[in-house]
Amino acid sequence: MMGRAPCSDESGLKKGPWTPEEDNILVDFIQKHGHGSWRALPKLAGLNRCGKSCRLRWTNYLRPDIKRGKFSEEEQQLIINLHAVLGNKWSAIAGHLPGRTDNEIKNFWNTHLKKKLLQMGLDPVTHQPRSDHLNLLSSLQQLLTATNIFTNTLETNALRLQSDATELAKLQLLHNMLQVLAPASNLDLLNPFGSSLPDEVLGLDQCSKLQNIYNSCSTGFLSQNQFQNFEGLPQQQSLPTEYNNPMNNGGSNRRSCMKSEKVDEQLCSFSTPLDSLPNLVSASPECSTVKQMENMVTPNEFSDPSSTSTTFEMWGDFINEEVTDAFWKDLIDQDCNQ
DNA sequence: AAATGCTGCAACCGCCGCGAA
DNA sequence: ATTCGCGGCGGTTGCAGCATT
Repeated sequence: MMGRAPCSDESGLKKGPWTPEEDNILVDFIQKHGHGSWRALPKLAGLNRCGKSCRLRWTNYLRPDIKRGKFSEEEQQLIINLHAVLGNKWSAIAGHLPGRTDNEIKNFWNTHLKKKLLQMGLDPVTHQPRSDHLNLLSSLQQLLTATNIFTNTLETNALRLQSDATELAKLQLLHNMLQVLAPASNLDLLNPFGSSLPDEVLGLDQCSKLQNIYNSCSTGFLSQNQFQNFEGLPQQQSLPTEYNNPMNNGGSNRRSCMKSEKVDEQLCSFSTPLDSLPNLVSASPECSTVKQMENMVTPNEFSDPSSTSTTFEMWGDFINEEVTDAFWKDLIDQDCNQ
């Protein structure tokens, strides 16, 4: 087994996309003689390809029983159901969809169905509701969307509301990061806002700072000195671009998506229960963040443009876009290095 | 109009299991 | 019992076409 040269190493054999002429030769040969030994086929048929390439071209594209075109809703649901049971056993899944190849199903899964599940708040691996930080981030996306809805309907308060909700989103992210990073047993569950994290527990200077910042944010008493500590946070190595926009987990870049999932797994490996801190806004998919927003901001606050959303403003004052953007990057980077 | 980024899909790669020698 | 060749599988890559800036 080991050491056998891949067919691509054989000298002079063509690689890459098939031409219509090559397709014709392959189809003609198989229709007349069957494929027999794939390894022997190209020589017999007069193709300058390796047998493996011929086999793949035939099974994935030229076979007469292949069904082409879009996947129907029924097929999509079937794939999702089968994947929940079989996992990435594409050939087994393909066995239940006549005319579809494993390669086609695999591609369709990676490009469409995976995103579809993510949008539904389901983990594409486990098919369970997502409760990890990426789901929280998608909740934040909803939150920001909600912000836009508010601004459309209430022009007089538009800019301030958007700012408030964006900053609430940041606090929510901070809060949930803490939940992921901090072991439950070492937090004061009854009075988490007043607790501090022992260094020996976290072993993460930044996590302690995070806790302090969070405590201060939550009560609106962050001092100017603490704010300056934001800027004093050590810069990690440069942030990979895929982490720059954690909201975009729909896969703006599929290579980076895979990397994010590894990070995701690492974070999930923390045994910290997510209820170790009281939720500001529930992260669970069954409890919509938008709904929470509606509950948090009373109608009166909307109807009176002169009123100030005091809670938001108090901690909103210290959150400066330019400074905290670097902080978020830093934070997520730290996350990735765990 | 050109440059850049993103998406979808065909094809490739490397590994594995099985059966024959 | 071991080796070898083959087919099959899942993961990954390359690239054309489309969208956006």
